Amino acid sequence: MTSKRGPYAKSDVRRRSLSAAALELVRQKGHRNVAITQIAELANTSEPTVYYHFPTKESLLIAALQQHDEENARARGREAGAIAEMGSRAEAGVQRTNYARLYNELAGAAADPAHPANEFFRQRWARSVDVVATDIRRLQQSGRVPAEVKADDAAHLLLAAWEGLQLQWMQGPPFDIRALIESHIRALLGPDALD
Amino acid sequence: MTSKRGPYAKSDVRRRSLSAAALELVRQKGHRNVAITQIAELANTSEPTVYYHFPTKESLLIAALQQHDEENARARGREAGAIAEMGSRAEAGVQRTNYARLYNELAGAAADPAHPANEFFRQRWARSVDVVATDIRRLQQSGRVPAEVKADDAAHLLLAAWEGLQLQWMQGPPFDIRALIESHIRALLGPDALD
DNA sequence: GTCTATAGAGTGATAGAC
DNA sequence: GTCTATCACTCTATAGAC
Repeated sequence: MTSKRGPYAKSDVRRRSLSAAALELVRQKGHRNVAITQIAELANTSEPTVYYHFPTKESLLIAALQQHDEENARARGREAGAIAEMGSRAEAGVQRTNYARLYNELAGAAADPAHPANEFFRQRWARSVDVVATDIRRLQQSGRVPAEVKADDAAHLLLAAWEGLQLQWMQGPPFDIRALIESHIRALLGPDALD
Repeated sequence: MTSKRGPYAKSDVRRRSLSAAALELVRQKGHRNVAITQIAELANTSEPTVYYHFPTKESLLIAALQQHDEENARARGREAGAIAEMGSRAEAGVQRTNYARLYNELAGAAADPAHPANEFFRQRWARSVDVVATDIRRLQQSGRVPAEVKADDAAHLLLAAWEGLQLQWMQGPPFDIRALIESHIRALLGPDALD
C-alpha cells in the first residue's frame, strides 16, 4: 500500500499565481485569444507545469472566475446594500466584456451537471440568492419593502433577470441596463426599495 | 474567369436533413455525445459531406437550433397568448434538457460578437421581445394590464428572467419554475394578466 | 529515498500565409 | 493548394521538497 504524501505548500502558491495570470490575460485579451503558454510565461513557469496543476484550459479558466469572485469579496467586505448596487454593478459588469464573455460561456456549459464548472456555479448562485434575500429582509424590517413580498422568490427573480439582461446586452444592441434593472427592483419590491 | 454556379437545389435539402438529424440526436444523447459520423449516418450520407455543407460541428449545431425554432413556429402558428404560456413553456423547455444545454452553451458563447451564433441569437431575441411586447399591448387593450406598463421594458424583463431561471434551474437544485414565472408576470403586469 | 513539481520535446489538429 | 505557425494537450525524465 503506497502512502500518498499530498501536495507541497508551493503547489498552492503556484496554482494561485496561475489563476491570477489567467484572469489578468482574460481581461486583457479575451479567453479565446489567450494561449496556455502566455499564461505560463506571465506566471514565470512553463506550459507543462500548467497542465500538471490544471487538467484542461477550461479548468484553469474556472479557477480564474473563482479568483475574480474572491477579489470582489475581499474588496466589498460584508455585503449590505446588494439591492441598491445591482444596477450599477450590472452596468460595470457588462463593461468588463472579456470577463463577462468567459462567465457567460462557462455558465451556459455548466448547465450540464457533468461539466466541471457545475459545482462552482451552483454554489455561486446559492450564495447570491442568499445575499440578495437577506438584503430584502433588511429592507422589509426598515419598512422600505412591503412585508408580503416573498424575499427568496424576489431574490431569485431579480438575479435571474440580472443575469439574463447582461447576457442579452452583450449579444445585441445596447440598451440602458441600469434603468431597466432599477425599474425591475421597484416593480418587485415596491417604489421605496431604492430610496 | 470562372463562372460560379451557385448551390444546387439539393444542397438546401441536404442541409435541412442534416440539421434535422443533428437536432434529433442532440435531443436523444446531448450534443457532447454526438459525433458527426452519427449525424451523417442518420441523414444517409457521409462525414465529408457534412463538412462540405457545414464548416464546423458548432455551425451544424446552430443550424439545429434554428431547425428547432422553425418547428415550434410552425406548430404554434401566430403567437397570441405568449404571456399566458410562458410558465408552462419554461417548464417544458427545462425538461428537454439536452436541447436546453446546447442552447445555453451556445447562447453564452454567442455573447462574443465574433461568434458565428451571435447573429442568430440577436435576431431570436429581437423577435421574442417583439412577440411578448405585442401580447402585452393586446392585454392592455383588453384592459387586463394597466396602460402605464411599458410594454417593451416589461417584455425585456420577463424574457431575461425567463431565460435566467431556466439556466439556473438546470444548474442547481430544482424549484417550481412555473409558479415563479407566473408570480413574476403578475408583479410586472398586474394581477389580472394571467386570467 | 520517495513522491511532488517541473520542463524539454513532441503529438495531432487546425487556421492562416503564401 | 501546400506550407507553416500555433493551438491544446501529452510523454518522459529530472530537479527538489518532504
